[in-house]
Amino acid sequence: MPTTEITETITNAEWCVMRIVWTLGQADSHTIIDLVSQQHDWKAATIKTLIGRLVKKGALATTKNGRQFIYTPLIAEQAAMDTALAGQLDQMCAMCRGQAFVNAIDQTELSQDDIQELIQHLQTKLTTAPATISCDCLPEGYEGSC
Amino acid sequence: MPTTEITETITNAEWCVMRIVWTLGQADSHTIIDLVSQQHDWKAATIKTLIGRLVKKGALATTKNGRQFIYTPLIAEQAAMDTALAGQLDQMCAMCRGQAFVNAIDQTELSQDDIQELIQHLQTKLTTAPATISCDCLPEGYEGSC
DNA sequence: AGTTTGAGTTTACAGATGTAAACTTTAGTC
DNA sequence: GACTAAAGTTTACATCTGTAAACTCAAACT
Repeated sequence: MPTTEITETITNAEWCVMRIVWTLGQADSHTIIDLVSQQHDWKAATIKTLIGRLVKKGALATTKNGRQFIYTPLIAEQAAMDTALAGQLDQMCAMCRGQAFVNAIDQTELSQDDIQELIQHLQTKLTTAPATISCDCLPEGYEGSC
Repeated sequence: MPTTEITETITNAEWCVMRIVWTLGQADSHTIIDLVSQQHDWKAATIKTLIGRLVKKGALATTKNGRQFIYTPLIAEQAAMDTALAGQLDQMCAMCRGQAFVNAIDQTELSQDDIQELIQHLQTKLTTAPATISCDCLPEGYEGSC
């Protein structure tokens, strides 16, 4: 299971490549190019560039196999998702995050199990939750609320 | 209440400026520069650039007031947050989004009211939720799962 | 009225990102 | 062993971002 930390961020275009490799577990470039180009109108050269950047960033490992490489993920998909989501949330007013979750969840298809797990976690979280969260958009010492 | 749609995205640095204006409701550049530079080690010139870009993008409106402008948001904060979050989620495997929510919620401070509203929504959502969500990382016709 | 000063505008520039062609190398093929 | 074709590498280039200096212009002060 990949657990390596990565400092550099994975860009939107790179995510598309990573998702293929994450899903397949491993893949050669031919497979990646084949699958990605069915989802996006990108030339093979473009996808090669993305693969190259992901290797350089330490997101994909290579294993030589004859004349080509097998690529495998060096970072875990869930960890990458969590980091990306957390980064997005950090950007936003702490006070408004709850509503953002409500709206995001409303717009997202979730399985029964996912929903039950979420309810579970929320019920636990409720026992220690503060009554209110303050807006943190202004510098220390200023009071504000969105 | 600002409701304008915006096509261009607001960048990370621009978010910092928007949050000030959203929170204050309106502000002149002096105030924005003052507050933002208490949060980030940016020169006034940098913040001016960000303000200018936000005006050009249609995220901030200007009202002349003597020798300066009053800036007001043209887009709603919650809408911007929802769009940003949705964009991030769209990038991620549909099958894994539930777990991403679980982890994000675990890491986020939420108020009792927020949590209760989330539970409420989730309980409603549960009544129509599918048993499972499929991985959508591969092109049509391929089956995969992360 | 002339000068100062601060608000806003223009220009700058490096690095990241999306997009891709051109080139090099080498494993297979004949 | 020479050739070919595909894999990977280099180079390219426009746009976006982060970061900021320089410049312009008019409001406010003297």
